[in-house]
Amino acid sequence: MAEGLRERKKRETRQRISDIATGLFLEHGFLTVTIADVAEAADVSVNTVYNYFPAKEDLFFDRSAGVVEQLSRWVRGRDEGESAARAVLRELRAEAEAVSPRIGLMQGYDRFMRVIHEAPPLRSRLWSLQQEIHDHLEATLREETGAPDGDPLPGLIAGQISWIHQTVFVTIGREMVAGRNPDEVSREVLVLLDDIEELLSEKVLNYAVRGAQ
Amino acid sequence: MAEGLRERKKRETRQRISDIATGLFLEHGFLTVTIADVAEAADVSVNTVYNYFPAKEDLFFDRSAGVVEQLSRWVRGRDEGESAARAVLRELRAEAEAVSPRIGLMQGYDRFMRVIHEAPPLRSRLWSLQQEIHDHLEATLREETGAPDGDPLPGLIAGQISWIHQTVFVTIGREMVAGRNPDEVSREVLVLLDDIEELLSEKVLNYAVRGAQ
DNA sequence: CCCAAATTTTGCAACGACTCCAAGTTTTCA
DNA sequence: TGAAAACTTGGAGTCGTTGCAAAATTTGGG
Repeated sequence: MAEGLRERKKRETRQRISDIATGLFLEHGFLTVTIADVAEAADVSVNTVYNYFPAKEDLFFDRSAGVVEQLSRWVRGRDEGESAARAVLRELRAEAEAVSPRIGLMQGYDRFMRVIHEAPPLRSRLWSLQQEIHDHLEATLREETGAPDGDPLPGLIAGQISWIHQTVFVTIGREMVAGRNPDEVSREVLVLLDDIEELLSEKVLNYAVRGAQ
Repeated sequence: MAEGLRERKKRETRQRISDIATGLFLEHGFLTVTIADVAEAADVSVNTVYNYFPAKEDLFFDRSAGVVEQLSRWVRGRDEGESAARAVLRELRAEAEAVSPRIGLMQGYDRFMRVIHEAPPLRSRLWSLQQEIHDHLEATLREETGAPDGDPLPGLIAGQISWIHQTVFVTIGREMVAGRNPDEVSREVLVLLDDIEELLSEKVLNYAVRGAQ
């Protein structure tokens, strides 16, 4: 059962369009490649591309599913006695130590970042993504702490934690574009995380401790 | 002598286009008003509009000159013995207490914010502005502290200070859109600034103290 | 006052993202 | 097998934006 022919074809077509588009973008840049180019290369009509992807940017960011909920997941998964911020720091350190491609520590990520850098619509999309991450995290913190409705703290803490996340990603992007290799950047990010932790107040580092209260 | 006929006309034309555009946007929304509408209302050709404004968003944000350097100015103007962050907090408190239109504490600001809220290109522009503010501030902090090139601290502190600024503006925007009046929001912002200050570490609050070292 | 140079305004054509709609084509399922 | 449902396509159109060459306007000098 599971899926019929129609659904499989849809999935395959969508994937093919996305793959081909990403390839073209990485090779020639986001702005120079037109939707018509993508459609032709994928052997579908322009309208079919729009059928699967609401906007050109979605062709590029198709792979970034689940990234919006990432911070919230980390916070929800914090250990007993661990705060929200410390959980995020721990997870980021783990990703950095593992030289994880999930945070961009991989060969070729510089190409990816360069494409984004020179295309304003893609940068916009990233900002929009960060906004979503922040809002999602704020909602999660509200749930986890049961803070009353007018309480500004969940929003402020979400701001601080999003800032950590954002700073790490911007740094990785910058260093990878600068031509450093993943292992170097990994070590650098670990140092950065220490610097960041030292800059945070105890109030931030001890917010939403699991088991407290 | 100053300016001839030509220069005056240019200034006037530019201003007229900007005013008319802003009026139309406030009344009908950014997306529904076309450049052609603006051109017609201002009695010039579409090309003339593009002659003065590189993009449609520039018609809306024309009034926001000097906003990019604002934080840097505040930091450069900090008192003897005062840190960068404390100077910004002080200036923001002063603006809030004065119920200053410069931070949106005025009748009609809700209309303005609503137009931005429902137009993705305008929100993008705001993010782009924030980025500029951050980068400008980071450069200023580097200059003011004489930090060595590889030092990540100016960037991190700039991130924290930009976050303060951003949080205050987002809050004002949200509350004004919610229909609160400027005086109410003013008081609320003063409370918010206290909350924010309590969340910042001593390291942030004591960075770039004038006169120290 | 008049003319040539510099500058601004304008019209026109074109490109690309995106939308809407109606007419095919394919897949499903009874 | 045959009609309904879902997907694809072509075509026309809107809007932001750019490029170019032809007016129209302003300036400065004679």
